[in-house]
Amino acid sequence: MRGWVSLRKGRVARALRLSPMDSGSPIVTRFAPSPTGHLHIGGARTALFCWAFARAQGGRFMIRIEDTDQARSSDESARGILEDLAWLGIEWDDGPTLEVDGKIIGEGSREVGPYFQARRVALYNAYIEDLVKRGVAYAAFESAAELDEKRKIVVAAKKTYRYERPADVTRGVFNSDRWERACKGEPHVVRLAAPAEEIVVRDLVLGDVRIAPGELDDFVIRKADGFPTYHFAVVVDDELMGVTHVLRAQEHLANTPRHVALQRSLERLNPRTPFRTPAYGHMPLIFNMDGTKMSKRDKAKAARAALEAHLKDPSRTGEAFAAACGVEASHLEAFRAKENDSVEIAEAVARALSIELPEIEVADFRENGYLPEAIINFIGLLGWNPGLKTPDGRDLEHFDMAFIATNFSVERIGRTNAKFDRKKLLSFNADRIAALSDEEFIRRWAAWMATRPDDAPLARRLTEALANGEAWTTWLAQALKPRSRTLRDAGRACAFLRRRDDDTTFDAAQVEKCLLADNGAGRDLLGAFARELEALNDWSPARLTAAVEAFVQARGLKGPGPIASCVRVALTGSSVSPGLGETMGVLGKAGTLARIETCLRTIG
RNA sequence: GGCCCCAUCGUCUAGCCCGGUCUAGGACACCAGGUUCUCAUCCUGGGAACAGGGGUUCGAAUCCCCUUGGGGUCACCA
Repeated sequence: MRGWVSLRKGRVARALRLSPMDSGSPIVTRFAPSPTGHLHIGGARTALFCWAFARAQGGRFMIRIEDTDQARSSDESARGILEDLAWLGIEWDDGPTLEVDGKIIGEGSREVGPYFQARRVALYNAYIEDLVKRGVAYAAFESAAELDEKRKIVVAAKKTYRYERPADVTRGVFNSDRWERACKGEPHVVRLAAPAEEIVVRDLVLGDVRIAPGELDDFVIRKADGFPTYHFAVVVDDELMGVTHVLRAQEHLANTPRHVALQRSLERLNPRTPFRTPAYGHMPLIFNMDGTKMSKRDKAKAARAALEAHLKDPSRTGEAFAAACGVEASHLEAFRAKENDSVEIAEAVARALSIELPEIEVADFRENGYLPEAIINFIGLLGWNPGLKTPDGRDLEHFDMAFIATNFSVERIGRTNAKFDRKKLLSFNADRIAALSDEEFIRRWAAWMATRPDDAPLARRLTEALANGEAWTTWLAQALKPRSRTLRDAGRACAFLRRRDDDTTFDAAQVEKCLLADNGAGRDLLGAFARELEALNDWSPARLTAAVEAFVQARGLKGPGPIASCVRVALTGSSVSPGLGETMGVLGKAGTLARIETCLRTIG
């Protein structure tokens, strides 16, 4: 008894169960996205864990594109997903090839492709036919609408709807009448004649999950359009592609009995061998902080809320706003009425209102200036934990992909759903930025800016300066790193860099307070300081900071505050900037003096 | 509603499998101090959790049961 209990729940027992299939051959995991949009952050975690498990076990990691939904799948989406994975550093051994920076990912394929399911339809059909001929599947002719109707009635009566097997169908007996009708072109689907037995899913994370006989109904395995359903394609492909371990989100747990039932019903064609059941591991789900599902609809929701608040002002109209953000008025109306959750409209609204939409997909995080290693580290901690301590006794929670690749273990996957805490991600990102070398920081920041039209000029300037070994890039990096939780923040922290030396706009309150008050004491100080600077030739932050201190000393000021704020407003027009030494260093001697000159002239 | 899964600070979690070392540890967030030319960074400190109830046991966060709560799933989507 006790032994059984520990077998069910214990981590040791779970570990023992790791290789139920060919224990000698290397394991194979796969990530199988459907190309209907961008890579979701949750999908990224699934991919990471599958990748890590394969790496830790010395196995192979495969990508398969599940594009059996003709209406929603697209090649652009598939490509985007592969690019996002590559950007994160999750590289696959088998799967579609992708060229990134001259490097080809997925090339060392085992040749179990094609890796796009839409190209495997003939294969699925062969298995469908075999199933039908063996009486394990059958053609069904009810229309979707007809079934929908029935389902509605049953659900309204608070009963569980199950498809009822037609009276003329018996599992194990080939129904040739139905098959002939189907072959003659009558619209139909193919359903599995589900076995009436208990199904036990041995889950690596959750333990055994038992499903009573009769819980499974005769689900569809081939749709009317001739494409297999997800369930069918997954099972056939996992077998044919040699997948040994399936790690996926817990939302699939309830599907697993179907997959097991399918595996028991299918046989490989020639030579005929039974399908195997891979080891399953279902991972906890990721939610928003408020407990709702993380979904691209969140973007529409956020945009809509901001839009409604904006339009509360009676002087503003939806039509005018639509024109302002370049969206057709009728489309915007539909969006407001929640008739659609268009991401495009949400983004247009966000731009017009200059609000930020929640990041949901990997691409969102990338655009907002997150580093892939920060994302990897953070999602690696969602539902998994290495369980190690740092030398000073803290939990080890900062690690990279190499660490995950060697330390990942399925026993340490948690069972509890997690909430996605953006604040903590931000903190991780800040840590990563701070840890970058000065040169690496500039390089990556410039690369990020290069893709953004407004930032591209600065990106070019930085890249050039870096190549020329100009010291100010180092000073800039040092000034910006502690002020940047994201790469986007870096641009905000150095707004003064884009300012022209002859720009005459200065924060009025600041000018009054620092420069003009007390009969222009600050202004006089600033002029005097500028004359000191003119004599200075070593224009490094350290030397400049020393110059400020010397000036304070010489003048007998009680601290650097007064002169610093004068210089700051002259250089940046504002009351906020990085340290003065760094700011002046980055601006250069000519720029610094020119700006002070402009300021003095402007305020008179 | 049926079936299934889950349950430690606000959040991510360590501890649970092999009960005592747990007056439950860390991180993020928050609060309070400190360093500082502004803004940040940084440093120090603080509050903050075993959902509830029954068992088992000398002893339970750890094992069992129930309740409650949360979640997933019930498509010709994946």
